[in-house]
Amino acid sequence: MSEVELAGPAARRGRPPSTSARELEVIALRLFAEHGFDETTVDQIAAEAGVSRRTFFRYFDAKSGVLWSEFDREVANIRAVLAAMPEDIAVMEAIRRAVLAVNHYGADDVPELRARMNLISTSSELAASASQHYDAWERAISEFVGRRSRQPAQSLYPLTMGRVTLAACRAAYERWAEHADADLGHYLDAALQAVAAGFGDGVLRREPRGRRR
Amino acid sequence: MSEVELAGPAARRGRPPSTSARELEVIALRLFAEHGFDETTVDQIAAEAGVSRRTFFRYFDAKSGVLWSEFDREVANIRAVLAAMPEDIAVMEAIRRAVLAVNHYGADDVPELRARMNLISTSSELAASASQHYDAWERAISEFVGRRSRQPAQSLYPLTMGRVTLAACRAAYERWAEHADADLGHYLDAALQAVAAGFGDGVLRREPRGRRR
DNA sequence: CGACTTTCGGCATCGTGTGACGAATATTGG
DNA sequence: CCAATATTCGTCACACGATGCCGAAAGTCG
Repeated sequence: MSEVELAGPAARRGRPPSTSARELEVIALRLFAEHGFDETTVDQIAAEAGVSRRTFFRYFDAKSGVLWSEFDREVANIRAVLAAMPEDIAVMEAIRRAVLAVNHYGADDVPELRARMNLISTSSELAASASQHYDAWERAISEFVGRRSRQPAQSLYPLTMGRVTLAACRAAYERWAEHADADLGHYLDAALQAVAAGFGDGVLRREPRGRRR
Repeated sequence: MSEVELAGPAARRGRPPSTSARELEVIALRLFAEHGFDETTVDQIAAEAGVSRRTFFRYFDAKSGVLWSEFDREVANIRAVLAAMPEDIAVMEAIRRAVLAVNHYGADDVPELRARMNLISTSSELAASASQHYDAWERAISEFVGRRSRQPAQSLYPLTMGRVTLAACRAAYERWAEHADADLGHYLDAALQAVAAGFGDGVLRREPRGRRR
């Protein structure tokens, strides 16, 4: 899961890797941006990295997997933040804080993140692969809610909260990705506040106004 | 979209179809239940129906599409119900009523519906294909909310409400599919009420109690 | 009958994803 | 220096989904 590359040479045995997941990720993202996701074949990505197609599938389980590695790390972070959340904070508020805490990207990461998000809506195969990774996100929330409310995570309300909070965050992500008129955290906060307010009429009036980022 | 089969013979010209979407649907559902989704090939389905694989793909655009035709019809119904909803009913309440109105299945349809739902969670490819059909559901809600709140359907709140209400309904469906201890409408109502209440602590206490159906 | 219309089958093709097996390239120990 | 071992890589083979093309099948209409 972590697989951190330490500074030391470490001198592992065996043939050294001729590429890395990160390199494949960068190459793939560039090719997807240039020619589109469906029009880019795995062979092309592998060729640019100087490896065979078979090697690509040793680094990622699917062509689409190349876009989700960072998302998966983010889910692990949310789990950790939720686990360390004080007990006296209400469930919905705890989720809101955890999501906002995790989504603090540096300015350098923003273009790549936006490129990823924009791609998802372009290809149906990509939108399809998303659900697999979203499941982990939802389960992180469901299990937290289950712990707090002392019921199984598969019960209706924990399950619903997991699904619903992810849905709200996805809406915020999408809205942010297609026009960058405000900070991502701003949209996430607005969407989650709307959920917490039960979509009352006071919330629905208008788009949240964002100071430019 | 509709393609209603009228009672009259109508005597259309050309070669008569040697099968129907419904027949393929029934055969596929049976094979999926017997051997699993991934283990069943399109060739097997086509062979049982006495047609070629090529013909199957003329009736459905994908192997998974065979499971979603009824869902797609349901989306059309929700659209119609929402369009006919009186203006003086609040947005969230209107959505709740529309969802409950559409989900009145006859007792005969229940086993097939449950079989479909259970299949979705078994195959990752199926869960993947779902997002494509869910999009139409979400858009039906988003556009309704957009009309009511006089803003584009792509704005944050209409988008969020579409995603969130679908998420709640999916949780209810899933909960219902895996143990049939209550009416489906009962779960849908409970999940949507929880959303409308903003997941307040009063809602979260316990599972909704269902009279046996 | 012949013209027309619609569905179907077979074929060929492309791309994803997976398994098997040996070759390549490194470290470790004799 | 050489063998043993470990790890990654490449090639081949294969199954399956999905799509385009074209001609054959099987009806109706005039």
